[in-house]
This record gives sequence, C-alpha cells and structure tokens, in this order.
Amino acid sequence: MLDIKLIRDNPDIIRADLRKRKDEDKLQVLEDILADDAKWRESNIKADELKARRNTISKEIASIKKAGGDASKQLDQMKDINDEIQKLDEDTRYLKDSVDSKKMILPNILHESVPVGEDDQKNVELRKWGQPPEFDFDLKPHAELAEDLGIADFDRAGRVSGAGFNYLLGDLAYLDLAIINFAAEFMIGKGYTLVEPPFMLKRKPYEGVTDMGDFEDVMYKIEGEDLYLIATSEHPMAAMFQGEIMDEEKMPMKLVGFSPCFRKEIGAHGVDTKGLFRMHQFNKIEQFIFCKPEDSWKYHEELLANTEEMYQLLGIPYRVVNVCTGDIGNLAAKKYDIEAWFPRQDKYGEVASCSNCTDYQARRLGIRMGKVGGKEKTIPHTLNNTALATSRTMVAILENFQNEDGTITIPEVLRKYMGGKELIQ
RNA sequence: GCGGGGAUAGCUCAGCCUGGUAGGGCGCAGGAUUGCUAAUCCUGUGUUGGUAACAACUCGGGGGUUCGAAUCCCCCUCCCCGCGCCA
Repeated sequence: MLDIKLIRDNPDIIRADLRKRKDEDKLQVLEDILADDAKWRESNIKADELKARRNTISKEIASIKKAGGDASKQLDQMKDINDEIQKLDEDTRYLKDSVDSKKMILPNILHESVPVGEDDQKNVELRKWGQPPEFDFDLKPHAELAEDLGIADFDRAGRVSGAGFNYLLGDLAYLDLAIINFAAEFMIGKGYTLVEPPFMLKRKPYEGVTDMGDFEDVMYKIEGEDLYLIATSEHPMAAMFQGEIMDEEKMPMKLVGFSPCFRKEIGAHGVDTKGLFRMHQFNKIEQFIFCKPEDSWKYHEELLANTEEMYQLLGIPYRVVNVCTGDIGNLAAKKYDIEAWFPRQDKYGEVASCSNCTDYQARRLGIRMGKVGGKEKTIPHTLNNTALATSRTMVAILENFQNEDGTITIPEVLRKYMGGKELIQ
C-alpha cells in the first residue's frame, strides 16, 4: 500500500509508474482515490466542526445540571446536531472505506532499474552461471524417471488427492529432506534465524501480506474457519509483526522459514506437465528480511547472492533475470528471478524469486519501526527470496544429473544429509 | 467444548460499582540546573485533518441505551487460569 500523502502530493509519479507497468486500468482507480479523498476531507472537516459544537453544548449541559438548572434548550439543539452528524459520519465513513480499499489496489512504486516491458519475454538477463550439460542419450522426463526408480507415485496420489499431489517415496523423500536440511543449515550459517511458522493464516493478515486478486481461486480455505493454507512461509513471516512497532535496534531481522506451500493455481505449461514442477503442495525454505529503509537495496542483493551460492554449491546451472514492469507483480519495487537450467524443457525456468517490497507490504500490515519507547516512527522495508523450493530443485537435480542407465547422481553437498549416498538407483 | 478472569498510548497499571469526555509510573524526546553523559526539576508523548493556531478522534471490534459511554446492556474476536479432550 502506498502512503496517502504520496498519492495526494505526487500523483504524477504514480501515473507514470502505472503506464510503465502497462496497468492503465488502475489510472482510473487513482483518479477515484484522489476524488474520494478530497471529498472525504471535506466531509470530515464538516463533521469535525459539528462535533466541536456538540462537545461545547454537552459541557454546558453538564454544568447546568450540576448547578441544578434547566437545560432543555440545549437538549433540543443536541437532537438536530446529532442527526446531522450521523448523516455526515455515514458519508465520511463510506468515502474513507472507498479510499482504503482502492489504495490496496495500487501497486508499489517501481525502482528505476526495473526494465520496461509487457511480459516475461522482456525480462533482462543479468548473468549466467554454469554450463548446461550435454547428453549423448535421450533424456527421460523427470516424472517418468522417478516412477521408473519407484521413488514417486503420482497416480495413487491423484486417486486419493487429485492431480497436483504426489507421494515421494524412499530416496526422493530423502532428497526432499536433504534439500531442506542443506538450505536451512546454509542460511543459519549466514546468520538467519530459522522459523517454522503457522501453516494457516486468517484472512485479514493474508490481505496484508499480499495482493491475491481473486483470493478464492488461489488459496485453499479451511471450511467453516477463517483460515487459509499458506502459499509460502513468506506470508506468515511478514504477518508476524502485524500492527506492531518493531524495535529498530533489532534491525535487520533476518529470517529463514520452512514450510509446505499450498497453491490452487497450477495450470499446465509446456513440456512434462506431469511431475513435480507445478504442484498444489511443495516444501520450501524461504528467506525473509525486515530492515531499515536505507538498507533494503543492500539486502536485496544479499538475498540474491545467497540463493545463487546454493545453486552453485549444488552444481545446477542458472541465470538471473531482472523482472520487467509487466511481470513484476504489485508488491515488489524490484524483483530478480533465479532460473535454473531444465534440460528437458531446453531452457531456464524459475526456481526463486527475490523481491524488495520496500515499505509497501509493511504499510499494508500496519507495521512500524522505532526506538523502544520513542516517538519517531518509520516503516520498515520487507524483502523475500526463495532459498530452495524442494520440488523444482528436485526436478533440476533429476534432469541435470540423470545417467544413461536411469540412475541419478546426488549432488555432493547433499550426500551428507542422505547418509552418504551418492546415487539414486 | 465448559467455567472463571482479562484486553486502556511503546511497556505497565489506575479509572468502570456510582455515566460528564483518559490519568499515574516506566521508557523516549526536548529544556533547566550542576565542574560531567549521574541525580533532580519542567515540558512533551497515540491517530487524522490543518502551513499553523487549533479541532476531531482514540480505552480489543461491532451494535444499543443516553443530551453525553472507558464506565450501563447485547453480540463478536483474541489472551490468561482451571476443567475436559489430546500427538
């Protein structure tokens, strides 16, 4: 959410940004906000004046009654004033609600380094690491490979839970845990605090942490409860300090969350639709930082470097792209995607997404920051990046490290988490 | 799930019975004083509108009664204690 003062004082900044985002529809939302905000202030001022009169008369009544006098004239006046106030308050409230809900629709202000473009085709590649491996045999789709090895059962999962779910069996389940342990240990070593958050959130904090658009189509809801299964541990970590004033002495707060992630929308894209690439449920280790505003760009690079280092240690080729204005989403001021090499698709595919949300997410959540007991308050910045999502990391491992005989070589850094095992066979 | 107790500014507590428009302490900020960054004293402290003066709002949330609600009544949420259930 943007600061209403920025919207009032510098609407041109926002207009220019919306055009860069190709989000022309929201230009009208902005105009509506400006109009309703002006009307709200007018209505609010009128109501305030009447309330001031009401307070004066009320004090008169109190002193007259105390003196044992007759206050019937004042009581009559109060009736009329109260009627008028009630009407004005209704308008004021309506206008305020309108402004508040429309403010949630406007996206964050983009950083100047974000490339302009309408979709992911215009994302700008910043660098590549590693050589895509050459194979002198036909690659198996990762799902087929896993089924042949008896380490995944998609069909039975489909029968009991539906498409988009899976049973990981034996070494693949072990590999999943190994990836989690590797990522957790790596991040803890970097000074991040491991967090296992609630896996469900109430709606209100959920609307604060992200812009879900059509909530019902994206989130799994618990029937009969005000609870939604989380789509990533970013969400409960961001919501953790909802409505609070965070201690600036404790900044930066660096967290690494572990959780399963639940997502309704998985749709089919490209080759090898069956398998682990798009799932309704997967495990993920996620980086999250609360920091002082002046430090957030530094930490944005740190979060990116952490994920890059992990993919380098795993030996999986990847590239980093600067996500363009049309593909960046509402929350981030700037976003890098880390894309791993997927040999079967013969291209790089997203495995991590590194966002600086500046003060946008924190403002939505009502999070402020200051000295304990102090008066000065600012809004902290929030940043997030995937550390490792097990599902896509496993796909990358299965594809990049498969052998002609259908076995899979386990990346060296993961072996100590799998009892020293070197090969899945 | 049942019974009891709670929710008041960053923290902590008073006010509620008996309605008259929120107060103390801590913390924080500024100032005074002292040979000092200690002690003491003074002022300020949340949100919104306003250049400001100032005004309005604010006692977990929503309704109601009343000229007037932190206070009385109803509903809801969350927390604590006990009981029940339970990995």
